Amino acid sequence: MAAEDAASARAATLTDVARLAGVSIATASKAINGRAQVRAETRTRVLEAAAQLSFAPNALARGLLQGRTGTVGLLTSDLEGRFSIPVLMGAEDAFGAGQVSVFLCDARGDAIREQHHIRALLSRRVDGLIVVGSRTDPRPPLAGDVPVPVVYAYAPSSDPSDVSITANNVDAGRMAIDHLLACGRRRIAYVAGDPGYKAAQDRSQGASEAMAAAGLELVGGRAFFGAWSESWGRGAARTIVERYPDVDGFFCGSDQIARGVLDSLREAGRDVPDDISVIGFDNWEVLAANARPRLTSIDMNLEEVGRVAAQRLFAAIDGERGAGVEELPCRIVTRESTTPVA
Amino acid sequence: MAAEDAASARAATLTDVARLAGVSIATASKAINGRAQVRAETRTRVLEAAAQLSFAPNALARGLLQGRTGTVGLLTSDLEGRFSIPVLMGAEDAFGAGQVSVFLCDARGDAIREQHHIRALLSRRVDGLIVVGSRTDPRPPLAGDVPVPVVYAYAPSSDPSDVSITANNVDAGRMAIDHLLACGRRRIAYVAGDPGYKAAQDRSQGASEAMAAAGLELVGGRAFFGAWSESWGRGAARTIVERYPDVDGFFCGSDQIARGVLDSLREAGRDVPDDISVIGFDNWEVLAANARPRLTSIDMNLEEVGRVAAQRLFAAIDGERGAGVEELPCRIVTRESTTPVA
DNA sequence: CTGAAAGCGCTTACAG
DNA sequence: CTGAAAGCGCTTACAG
Repeated sequence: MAAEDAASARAATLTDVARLAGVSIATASKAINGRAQVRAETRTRVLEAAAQLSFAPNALARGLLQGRTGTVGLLTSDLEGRFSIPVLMGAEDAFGAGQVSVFLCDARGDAIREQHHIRALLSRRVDGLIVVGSRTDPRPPLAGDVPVPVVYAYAPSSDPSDVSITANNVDAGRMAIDHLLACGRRRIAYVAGDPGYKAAQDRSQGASEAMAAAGLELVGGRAFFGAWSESWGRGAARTIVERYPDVDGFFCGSDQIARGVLDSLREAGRDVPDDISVIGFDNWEVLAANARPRLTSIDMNLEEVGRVAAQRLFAAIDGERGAGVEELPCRIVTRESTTPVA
Repeated sequence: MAAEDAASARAATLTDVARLAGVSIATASKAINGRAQVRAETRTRVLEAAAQLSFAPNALARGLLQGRTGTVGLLTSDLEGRFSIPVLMGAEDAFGAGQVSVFLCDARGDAIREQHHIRALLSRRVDGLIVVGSRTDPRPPLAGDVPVPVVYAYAPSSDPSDVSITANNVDAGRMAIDHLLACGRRRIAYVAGDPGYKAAQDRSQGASEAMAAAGLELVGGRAFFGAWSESWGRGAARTIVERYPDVDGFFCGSDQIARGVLDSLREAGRDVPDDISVIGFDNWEVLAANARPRLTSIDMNLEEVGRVAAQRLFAAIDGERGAGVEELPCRIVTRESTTPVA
C-alpha cells in the first residue's frame, strides 16, 4: 500500500481534476461545490474525476479566499483537571458534526502561554475561540484585542459584555437539598469543599435557601467548608455524627468528599441509606458508581456546557450579538445512597 | 476596547505593513522572516510598522506556498477514558513548544467517524497525524492511503511497518513484583483486571517471570483475572485472604482494584503495610493519594508516551524513516502501602 | 540591498 | 452552461 502512495506523492489539485474531466477549473470548482450553473452530465464527469484522484479540496486555499477557515480554537487552562475535559468533549462534538475543525491549546494556567497560543491561533485565522476554565470563578477576559468572537465556558469572563456559559451551582445546591427533603430527611449537613471556590459558596447558598424554604436550617447552622478530598469528607463526617447524632442526611460538595463521608459512616456503624442519606456532587462515574452503596450525585452537564458554548460561538461567528453569563441547569442522578424513608 | 476593534476590522496584511514602512512587500516579507539580504535600518522600520499594525502573518497563505502548514492532527478513539488524556497532553506539550498547532478529533471509537476526521484533516493539509488509543491492544492501521506520516500512541498499530509508541507493561509487571520482593514479601497475589486486555496479560507475564526469577510463584499459581473495578478488588481480596491466609503482598492491576483490595483487607483486620503490602497500577492521583494508606502505584508515564510520539512524528515529517513498536518504561511511585518489612 | 513578477490552490464575478 | 481572468496573502527566485 505504501508503494502506490509514493507514486501519487503530490495531492491532487482542482487543476488535475479539471484536466481529467476535460473542463476548466472554474467549472470543476462549481461542479464540486454544488453550484447550480453546471450541466448534470458535466457535474457527473467532474465528480467521477475527483473520486478517481481522491481529490480533497485544499482547505487553506479555500480559507484564504473566503473569509472563513472553518476552524476554531479551544483554549483550556488545564487539561489535567477533570472539569475541562467534558466541556471540551461537548464542544468538539458540536463542532465535529458541523465540519468545523478544532485547535486544542493548553495554556497550563499560564497567562504568557495563553497569549502565545492566541497569537498562533489568530495567525491561523480561526473563526472564533472558546476559552475553557476549570472553576466557576470569573476569570479576566483575554488580554489584547482579539478580532474574532470569544465564548467562555465553565469559567465565565469577569467582563459582563463577554459571552459566558457555565453551570448553575446555586440551583444545584437547592436541587440536592430538595432531593434529601423528598427522601424524608430533616437533619441535613452540608460538607463543602474549599471555601475559596465560588462553586462551593454557590452550592452553599442554594442549600441554605432550600432548607429555609422548608422552614429548616442546615445542621450546625452553616456549611462545613474544608477541602475537595476524601480525607476531609471522612473527618467532617466523623465530627458531625458525633456532635449531631441525629443527622440524617449529608450533602457533599464533591464525590470525593462523599466517598470519605460514606467510609466514616460505615465505620461509625450508621447505615446508608436506611439510617442516613448521602448525596455527592460531580457524578464522577468512577467514584460514584463504585461507592458502597452506589452514590446519588449531581451532574453539572458539562458536555452540554461545551455544546452550548459551541452553539453560541457559531451564532457569534454568524454575526449574532450576545452578552452575559448563561447558567445551565444541573441534573440529579439517583443511585442507592438516597432512598425515601420507608 | 471593542471600539477600536471595529475600526481595524480587517486584519493587517503584509501589504499594509509594506506601505506603512515604505518598502515593497517582498522586502517586508524578508525583513519579517529574518532573511539576510535586508539592511538593518530597513528591517527595523518594517518591524516597527508590523508591531504598530499588530501584524500577524496569515498562516494559510504561508502554508499554501510552502509545503508545510505547521499543523498536526491528534486522533483519539475516546476522550472519555483516562488513558488518552495524558498522552494527548504530552503530545500537545511537545508540539506547542515548537510552533506546531494541534487539531483535536475524537472518533468516539467509531471507524466511520475516524474516516470522516481523517478526510477533514487531510483537506486542511496537516503535516502528520498521531493516533491515540485507549488500550494497548494493537489496532488496525488507518484505512485508506494517508499521504502524511502517522504515529500510533499507546494503542500500537497492528502493522509492524507503522511507527508505534506504547508503554512496556511486561516490564511494569516485573517492576511491581520486584518492589514487593524488595519489601520482603514472598506470598504475593496478582489481582488482575479484565483478561481481555493485553495490558492485563502483559503485566501477568512480567509478574510471573519476576516471581520465577526469585524461585517463587504467585499465590494460587496464577493471576486472578476479573474486571477493572473496585468491587472486583474487594471480592478477590476477600477470597484470597480466606484461601491463602499467609498472603503478604498484593499486586493490583489498577488503582481501582487496589482500592477495593485495601477496603477488604481493612475489613478483614489485616494491616497494610505492616502485615501486607499492596501496590496498584496507573498512579491515578485521585485514587492513589487518597487511599488509606496512600497507595504505591506504577505510573505508565503516559505524558512521555505522548511526547515521544510527537518527537517521532517530527522526525518522520523531516523525512526520517522508522518503523516498529517502541515500548517506553514505566516507573514506580512509592507511597505508604508498601514498606520494607522491619 | 531592493523590488517586480510568478505562483501556491482555490472561488467568484464577468463575458461569452 | 462554460471558461478566462482576477485575486486571497504570502514567499521565492530573479533582475537590477
